[in-house]
Amino acid sequence: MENAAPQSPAGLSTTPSWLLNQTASHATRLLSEGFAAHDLRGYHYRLLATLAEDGPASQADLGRRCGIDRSDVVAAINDLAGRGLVVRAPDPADRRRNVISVTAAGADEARRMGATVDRVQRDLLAPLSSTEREQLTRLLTRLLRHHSGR
Amino acid sequence: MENAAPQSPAGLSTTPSWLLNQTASHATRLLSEGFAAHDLRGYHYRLLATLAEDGPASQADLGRRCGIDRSDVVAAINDLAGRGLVVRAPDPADRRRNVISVTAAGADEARRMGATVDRVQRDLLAPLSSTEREQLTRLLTRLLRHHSGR
DNA sequence: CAGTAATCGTTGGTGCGACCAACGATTAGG
DNA sequence: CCTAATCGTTGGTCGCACCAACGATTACTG
Repeated sequence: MENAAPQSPAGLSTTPSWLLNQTASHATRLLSEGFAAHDLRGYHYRLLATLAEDGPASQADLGRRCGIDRSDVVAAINDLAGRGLVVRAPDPADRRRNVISVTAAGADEARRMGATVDRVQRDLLAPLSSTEREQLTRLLTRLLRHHSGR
Repeated sequence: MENAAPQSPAGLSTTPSWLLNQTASHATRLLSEGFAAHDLRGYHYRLLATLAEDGPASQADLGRRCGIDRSDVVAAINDLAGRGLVVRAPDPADRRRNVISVTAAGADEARRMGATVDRVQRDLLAPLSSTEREQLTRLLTRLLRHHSGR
């Protein structure tokens, strides 16, 4: 009785979560292709960009800000450090922590990847006007705010 | 020179692809939790819902309509058939194909999962007005249309 | 101040979704 | 007719998200 109409229009293809996942899937694919040229992946970019922007941070902080699990941060930072894009140093003020900082090469790479990301955004949002892009960004931001720690 | 402004406002958190992926991630998590109660996953629902809605189809067709790889369709249909939710029968008109049909139990499960999905949509879009929900759906639909086979 | 709780980095593992290559069987098209 | 395309299937790979547990360290609290 009470659930006759909900999905009546035309199932699946109009379900918001479906649309969200599919478009995100396309976005991820485009991003991956872009990142492949740098031989890095999404996690690396998130960390590098956050570091380049907000300055040095501990791994746990990075994880929280990037939405990456602590354990995954370890591996990604290992990769970045192995390439000389970041430096991992023990925090003298708290010996539990490591302080991660970008190197000059890391900042360069962050800038280059940023350009790649910008290009992908343009491809992704190609069919939308700039007003619509802002609308989309606004709506998604509100959803995100609501669904995690404000 | 030309790439000074693009990501200047506040990196990452305003990048559409980031917003898209994060919200989709939340949606996926909510959906997974919902599906867990049915002991099924996303692939199963997509296939079941499509079958229940559009009627019997070949595995390849299902894959195309659901955005699932042929090889993954095999495994998912195995699961569904093993539970008696669908039936896999050779197509007499084309011996390469299998015709997949929902059983009565499958239709029931599809309906129940549909209710779960509807509930998740409400949770997901809770902070948006119905006008905004339509906006979001419209924008995502256009992006999706543009980015795959029209 | 002592003892418990919390945090940090790390290791190792899980699950899901997306994708790719190759195969034999079958069908369609030139 | 024969080559190309399609289908189902097997058996992988990869990226992202997540969880449990550990020793080491720090913070909290009684």
